[in-house]
Amino acid sequence: MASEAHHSVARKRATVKDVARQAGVSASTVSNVLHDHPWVTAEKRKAVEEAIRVVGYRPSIAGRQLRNGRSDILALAIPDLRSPYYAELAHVLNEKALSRGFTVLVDETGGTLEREREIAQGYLNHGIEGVIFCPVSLPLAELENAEANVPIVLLGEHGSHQAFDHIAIDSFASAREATAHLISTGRRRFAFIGYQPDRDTGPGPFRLAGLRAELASAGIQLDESLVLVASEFTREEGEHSAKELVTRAGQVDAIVCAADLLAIGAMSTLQRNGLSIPNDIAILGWDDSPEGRFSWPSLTTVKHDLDAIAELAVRSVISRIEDDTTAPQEYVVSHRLVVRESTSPRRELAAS
Amino acid sequence: MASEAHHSVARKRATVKDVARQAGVSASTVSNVLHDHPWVTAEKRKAVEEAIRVVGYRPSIAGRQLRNGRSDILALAIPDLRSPYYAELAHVLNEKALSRGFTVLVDETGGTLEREREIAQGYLNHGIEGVIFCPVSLPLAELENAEANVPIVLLGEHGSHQAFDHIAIDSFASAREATAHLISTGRRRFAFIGYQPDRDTGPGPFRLAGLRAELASAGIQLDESLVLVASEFTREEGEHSAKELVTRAGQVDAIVCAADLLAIGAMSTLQRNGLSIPNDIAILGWDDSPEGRFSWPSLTTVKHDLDAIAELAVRSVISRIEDDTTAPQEYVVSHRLVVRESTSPRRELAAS
DNA sequence: CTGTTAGCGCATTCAT
DNA sequence: ATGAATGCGCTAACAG
Repeated sequence: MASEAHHSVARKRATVKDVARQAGVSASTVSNVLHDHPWVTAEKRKAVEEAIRVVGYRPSIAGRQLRNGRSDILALAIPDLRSPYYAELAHVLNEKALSRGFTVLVDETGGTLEREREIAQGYLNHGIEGVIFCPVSLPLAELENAEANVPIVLLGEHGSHQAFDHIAIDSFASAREATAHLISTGRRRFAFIGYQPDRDTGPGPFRLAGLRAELASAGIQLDESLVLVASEFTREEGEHSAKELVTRAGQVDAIVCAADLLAIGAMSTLQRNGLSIPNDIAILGWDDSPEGRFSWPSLTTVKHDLDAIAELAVRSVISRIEDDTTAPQEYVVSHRLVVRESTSPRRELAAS
Repeated sequence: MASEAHHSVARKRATVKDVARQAGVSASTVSNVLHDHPWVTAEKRKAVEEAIRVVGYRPSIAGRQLRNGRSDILALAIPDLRSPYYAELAHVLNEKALSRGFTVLVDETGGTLEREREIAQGYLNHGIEGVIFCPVSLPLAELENAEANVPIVLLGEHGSHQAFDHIAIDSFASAREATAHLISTGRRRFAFIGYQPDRDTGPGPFRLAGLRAELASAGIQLDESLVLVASEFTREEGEHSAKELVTRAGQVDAIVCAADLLAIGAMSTLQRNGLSIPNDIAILGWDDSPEGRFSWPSLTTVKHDLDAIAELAVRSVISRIEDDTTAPQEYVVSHRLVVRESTSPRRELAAS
C-alpha cells in the first residue's frame, strides 16, 4: 500500500460513450438524461444515473461548447482586484452570474489604455459571451468605435454615449449632496483630491464638477490650487496629495476625495502631522469601502447600491447575449451619503 | 446612417475554413501558420495573415480545447474575494499564471464545508486543469481522501499530510517572533483573538500555539479566558471580540490577532472606548493588509512572501498538470515581522 | 421511447 | 510544402 500512487489515478476522463456502455444504452439516451428530457423511462434514467456515478462522468465543457456554440462565460474587466471596490464588485457579480448559470472570468486591465483598448476591440479568449467593462482610461470616442464581437455593458461614469448598455451612477448629484453636508456642518475652505487631467474616463471629473456646483450655489469660493491630482485612486496617492495639504493646513477645513482609498491615505498623513479629523479638517470619499467603516475616525462616504449595479449588469449583458438588437439602455443606480465621524461638526469630537 | 445597428454585426465567427478560403489555401496551412510551423512559404504565410485580418478570425478555444484535450485554465478556490488577502493573492496568481499562458478562474467557496468538499471531490467545470486551493473548513482527513481528477495544490496551513503539494507558511514560528517582539517592548498581559474551535483547517491554531510557546518560554502566564473565538477572520469579528476585552481593559496590554482584519476591527472598538493604542494596549496581526499600513496607528503585522507563494503555487500546479507522478512536495515560504506603530513601546507615542 | 448519424472548429496524421 | 481526411465530446435531428 505504501507504493500506492499519491495522486488520483489519471485515467482518461469518462465520456458519454463510457456512460452509455456502462448503462447499456446509447449516447443520446445519456444526453437525454443529462438534460432532463421527459421521454426517458424511469428505469433507464436510473441506470444512466448509476453509470454516471460509477464511471465518474463529468460533462466536457469543451465538447458542449463546441456543439452548442455557447460557453456561458462572462468576463468582468476591471482595473485591479486589489482595489476593495472592484473586489467587492467581482464578488457580487460572481454571485449574480452564478445564479443564472454563468461563470465570471475576471480580467484585470491594470487600468491601462492598452489593455482597455483590447477589451473594447473584443480581443477576448475562452469563448467569452459578454463583457462587463469598467474602463478608467479609454477615451469615450474610442469606446464609441469599439468593434467587439460580443455584447459589452459599461459600468461607471463616462458621460453619455450611444453604443452600449450603461449602468451609471450620478456622481455629480452625489458630490453636490456630499458638499452640501460639509457646508451644513460649518465647513467653508474646501480641497479636492482626485483630479485626473490625463483621463477621459472615470468618475473624478463629475465629482469635482458637483463640488464646484454646490460651492457656487452656496457662494463659496474654491481655491483652484487646492484641487489636487490623483492619477490613480489609491491610498498612496491620497497620502501624497495630503502632504501638499499639510503645508497649507490653515487654508483647508474640508477635503472631498474622489474615492475612499484616497481619503484613507489622506487621513493617515494628516493625522501623522498632528491634524485632527474632523476637528481641524473634515474628509469624505466614495465607495463605502469596508475599511472606512473601521477607520479611526470612521469615514463619511457615498455608498452606491452595488447589488443593483451587479444585478443590472448581469441581467443586461445576458439579455443582450440572447438578443443584441434592442437599443442601448442607460440605467442610473441610486446612492446614499453615509455620514460617519470624519465629517462631524467640530465640537462633537473633543481632542482625546 | 442613423438607422445603423447600434451593436457590432453579429455575423458568425470566422473559422479556419473561412480564412483558408479567403487566402486560397487549405485549412491545415492556416493552422500551420497559426502555430508558426516552419514549412510554410513566406508568401502563403503572408496571404494567410492577411486573410485572418480580413475575416476577423479568432481561434475558437472550444475547438482547440476539444482537439488538444487542454484548456490552459487553472482554478483558484478561495473563501472570499472581499478579503484583501485573498484578493491580492488572486491578483498575483493571475499575473503569474498569465505569464505562463494559463488563465485563472476564481472560485469563491465562502469558506463553507460544502463548497470546499466539492472542490476536493473535483467537482469542477470548464475543463479546469488544476486547482490552487485555500481551504479553511475542510477537515484534514477529508482532504487526504479527496478524489479530484485534476492536480490540486494546497495553500495555507493544514498540518502535515501526504496527498498534495503544499505551499505552507510557518505560523508557529511567526507567532513566536511576534510574541517575542511584544514581550521585548514590555508587554506581559496577553489576549488572543482568532481561536477557532470548530475549524480543523486554517492558521488560527498554529498562531495560538506559537503565542503559547513563546509565553511559556518567557515564563508568562496566558489567561485562558482571554483567548477569544473568531469564527471568521473579519473586521466584524475583531470588533466583536474586542468588546469583550474592553470590559477587562486593565487585564490586557497586548492583543495578538490571527489576522489583520481582526486587528483592524479590534482597534476600532478599543479606540472608540477610549483606549489608546499602543499606549494602553499593543496589537498586531497577520497578512500585511494594505489598510494596516494606513490605519491610525499603523498596524504591526506578519508579512508573507506572497510573490513566492504565488510563484510556487503556479509552478507546482502546472508542472503537475504535465506530470502528476512525482511525490508531493512541501514548500515553506518565508515571513517577516513588520513593526509599525501599533506595538510601539508605551512612551514613544504620547497621547495627542 | 431509443438508437443512429452528423457536425460544431481545430490540429494532426498521412498522402501527395 | 501543402492538402485531405480524421476524430476530440457532445447534442440535435431524425429514423425507427
